[in-house]
Amino acid sequence: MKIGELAKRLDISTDTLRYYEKHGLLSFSERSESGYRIYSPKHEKQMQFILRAKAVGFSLKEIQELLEIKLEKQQHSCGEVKQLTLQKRQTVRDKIAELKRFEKSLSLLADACCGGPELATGCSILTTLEAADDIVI
Amino acid sequence: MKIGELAKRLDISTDTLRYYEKHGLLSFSERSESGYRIYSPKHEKQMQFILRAKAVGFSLKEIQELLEIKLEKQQHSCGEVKQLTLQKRQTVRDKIAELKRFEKSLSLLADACCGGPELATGCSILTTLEAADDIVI
DNA sequence: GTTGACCTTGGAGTTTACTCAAAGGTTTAT
DNA sequence: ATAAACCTTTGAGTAAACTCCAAGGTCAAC
Ligand SMILES: [Zn+2]
Ligand SMILES: [Zn+2]
Ligand SMILES: [Zn+2]
Ligand SMILES: [Zn+2]
Repeated sequence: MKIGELAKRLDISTDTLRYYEKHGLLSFSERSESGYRIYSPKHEKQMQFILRAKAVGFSLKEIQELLEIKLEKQQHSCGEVKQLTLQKRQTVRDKIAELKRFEKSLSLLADACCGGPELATGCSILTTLEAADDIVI
Repeated sequence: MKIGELAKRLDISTDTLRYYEKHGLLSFSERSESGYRIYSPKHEKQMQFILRAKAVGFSLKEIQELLEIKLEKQQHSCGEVKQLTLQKRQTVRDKIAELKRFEKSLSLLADACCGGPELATGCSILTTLEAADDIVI
């Protein structure tokens, strides 16, 4: 399987596949006589692992750690894997909390504004951002 | 007021102040004979607007739009301001939704893993990422 | 045998919001 | 008068994950 076919099967770009290889996520493939990358089903499996890990929120750097553990399972414990997962969940939760604060502030701002065709001179959103220490945050 | 004092009052760096000026967020200040930036209370007010807008989640680019409206309030309507706010809230909500999907997937993965000192050969997190089409997402 | 689709590499560009460094000029305090 | 603390500019670097481009080599079809 050449790179174009694998990319199509995974619904990603060939650039992405080369990028992952360059950054140590996808192990090197064989090359044809003319230098083309030739992929095996193992490569496709590995890519599916990567894409699933991405789908649950892991960054490429974190996926690298998971792959290292996966490749030498004998040297690592369940506890390590779970810790990576829990750490990730915590950063996700922190981001959610921050975004929820944003959402709340934006809702307060929007609710206080009539949103009509009046001139923005008296817009409560602008005046709040100019001066309020109470509503915001 | 020179840049160092304003930075200290706002609890940001002088680099940030110069960066905002360069990117059109903070209007140009007067200069002393020797070329130092001299800021007035108006500049401090404008920075407070910017920092409040940042605190509710607006990006610098979005803050630029808000500032444009603010500077020519006569040419703009409440509706425009509210629309910017509602648009921003929607992107925030979309991000929250994505992160919540991540959180849920990560919780499912973590809950299924014993997290003990056993070898990672049978770790359910790894096997799920290798093959599952059911739990994940 | 030549078009067109595919592959290669290296390197640059994108986005966001800074942050740091170098090399130098100015002000203030002692 | 000199050291410390400030200020200036330009330009480069950071993170994250690609994406695009140029210049060229290869392969399959008609
Ligand atoms: Zn209104
Ligand atoms: Zn309004
Ligand atoms: Zn276990
Ligand atoms: Zn486990």
